[in-house]
Amino acid sequence: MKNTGSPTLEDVAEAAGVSTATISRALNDPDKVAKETRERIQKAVDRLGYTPNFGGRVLASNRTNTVGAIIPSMANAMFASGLQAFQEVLAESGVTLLVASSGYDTEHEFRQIRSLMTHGADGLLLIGDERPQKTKDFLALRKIPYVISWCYRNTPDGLYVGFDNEKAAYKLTNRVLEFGHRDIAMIAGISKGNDRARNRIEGVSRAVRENTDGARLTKIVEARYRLENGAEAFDEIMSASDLPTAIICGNDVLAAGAIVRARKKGARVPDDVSITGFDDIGLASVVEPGLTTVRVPQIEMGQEAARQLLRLLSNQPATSSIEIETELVMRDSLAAPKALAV
Amino acid sequence: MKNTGSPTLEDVAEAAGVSTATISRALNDPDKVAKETRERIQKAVDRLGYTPNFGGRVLASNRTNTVGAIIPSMANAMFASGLQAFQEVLAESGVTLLVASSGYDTEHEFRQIRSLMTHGADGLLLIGDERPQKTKDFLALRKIPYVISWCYRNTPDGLYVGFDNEKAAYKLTNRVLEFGHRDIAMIAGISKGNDRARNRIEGVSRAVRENTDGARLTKIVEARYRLENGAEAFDEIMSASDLPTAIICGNDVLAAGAIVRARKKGARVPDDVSITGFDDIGLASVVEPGLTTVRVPQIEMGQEAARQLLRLLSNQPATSSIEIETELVMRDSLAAPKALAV
DNA sequence: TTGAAAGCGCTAACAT
DNA sequence: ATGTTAGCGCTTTCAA
Repeated sequence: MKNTGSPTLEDVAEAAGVSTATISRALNDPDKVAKETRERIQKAVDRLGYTPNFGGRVLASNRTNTVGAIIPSMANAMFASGLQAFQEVLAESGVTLLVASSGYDTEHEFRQIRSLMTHGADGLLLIGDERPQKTKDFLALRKIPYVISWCYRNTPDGLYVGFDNEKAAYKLTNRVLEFGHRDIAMIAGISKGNDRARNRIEGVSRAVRENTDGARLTKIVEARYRLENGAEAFDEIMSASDLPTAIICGNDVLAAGAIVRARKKGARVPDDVSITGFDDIGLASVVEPGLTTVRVPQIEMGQEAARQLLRLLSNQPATSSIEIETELVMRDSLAAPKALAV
Repeated sequence: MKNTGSPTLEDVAEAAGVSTATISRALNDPDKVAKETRERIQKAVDRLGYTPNFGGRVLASNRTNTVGAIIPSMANAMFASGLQAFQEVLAESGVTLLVASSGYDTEHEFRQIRSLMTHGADGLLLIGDERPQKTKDFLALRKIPYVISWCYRNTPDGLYVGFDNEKAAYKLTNRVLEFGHRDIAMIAGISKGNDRARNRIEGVSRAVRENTDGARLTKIVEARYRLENGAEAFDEIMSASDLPTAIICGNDVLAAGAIVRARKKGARVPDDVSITGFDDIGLASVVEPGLTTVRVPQIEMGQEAARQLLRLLSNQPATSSIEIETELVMRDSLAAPKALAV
């Protein structure tokens, strides 16, 4: 793992017959260098394939133009497009994005935060706000500028650019109740260390609890983020004696897994059982019946998070948290309950 | 964008009452430091929230333990799980992954390669092998270790860990022909600057060309990577006077878009028209009817790519390209053609 | 417009 | 087991 042989400023300086300072200026502040000198330097740079050494540059200038993002998993459509948007906005300002993944593990997230700092991140994008005190202390101690996304809190500490998972789940559940469902089950994401999953459970629970017409939660099953897990959870719910008429799922992947399994088992959706999702990823519009779900404006969220982080980094006028609104997308997987003809 | 105020080795040294060298050792080679000294150092590190400065470290050790990956887009399920697997294998060896995206633009890819080198990447993961000579020259000039994935070539130059897109598409198309289809259309990805998309087109074309029983390609439409684009391409194909009995799609997203549109238009799949995909992402098993497609073992590919790159970086025994085998997944979207009852 | 030289934080060779 | 010290490649005064 050696970087030996990389040409250095000195190599270029020798090749171009000027001093290293001039090369540095030509690269960072071209106006300060005579045009013909600049051209001579450019030739040398191209010929040698020179790229500045990040280490030297950071050391000397104390500036990295790099931010880090730590997402729970790269293999998750839910973060992909938001992150892409985040990156694009950063790129416009010449800022490079470093991405790491935590595997939904707050301990690992802490290590990744340290690693990104080590790699010179000027600021961070974090997903969700549940993390050990240790991590929060570290962020505070080092005064690291960061934005928290994919969730929203109305608190003075911390800059949030995201949506309120509890509220969105609450709204969705009330809609399910309006359709006449009273026996409701939930397939949730794993809530441990994951405030988004937990808040969605809380939103569903609250809506059911506040209902005055006998609504109840027959069962809550937590499942990992894969189609199969949704399918298995569906089986678990439908093999109990206490059957729901609607299953609210913590995300679209679980919902799609449940729908496919329902189809395979001969259960009609929504006639026998309604199923709803969350996120509105591509899957939701493709599955049959179309998935009624909560649309999360990922691109807008990613862009806004980037803008806020850039603000923080340049010490611009006070920024404050931004709540991104979600929206119910009505498709065909939710309908009024029918008497089961079993 | 200042990193000011970050504690340095010297700060820790002072706090712990030892020299900087001892701190450095305690952090990088703990066995060489007395246990109680180590503990004292650890306390100081925690208290100050010290993280090593990457710049200083790189400069002094000429080692970064970082590799870069440039993928066409983060918002693409096709790369996500392979990249996640790639990252996990690297992490086992203490190597950090930096991810950048090229937006399917070879010019932008070149810039990202330079940027990653600047950020201290010891090696690179590149997707596909179509890029300007300029880029190849740069890689060669700087002797950058890299692995090319998501495609495969049997050539001595370049280390490939991937699958043969042409061959896979050829196999799939022959299967379609075996079902009795003779009038075939294709919805392909954008082939410009994208060898994977182009090779898939070539595989389909070759199979059709080699058929001696009147098979022909009624139309090839190139579409961008979104469900809607697949849907639009489907419309374009089905509004022509020359109708196919099967549509081969360059990827699952396009195929799913086409299937959903077909359903909306009242065309039955596969009775009226067969549709096939490529990649076998989650969508493929969820869409109705289930998508007959080509399974790409992404996780295996990502892991193997990481191992090969680590090999390259540690100058281990000669590595050679690895062909990952793809597999036809038969679901229900492909069947024998029926007479159209229009 | 250009050059000379100090020093950024760290590691590693050498000393103790 | 620990300390001393010379750079690593770059930017940035300060001087010419």
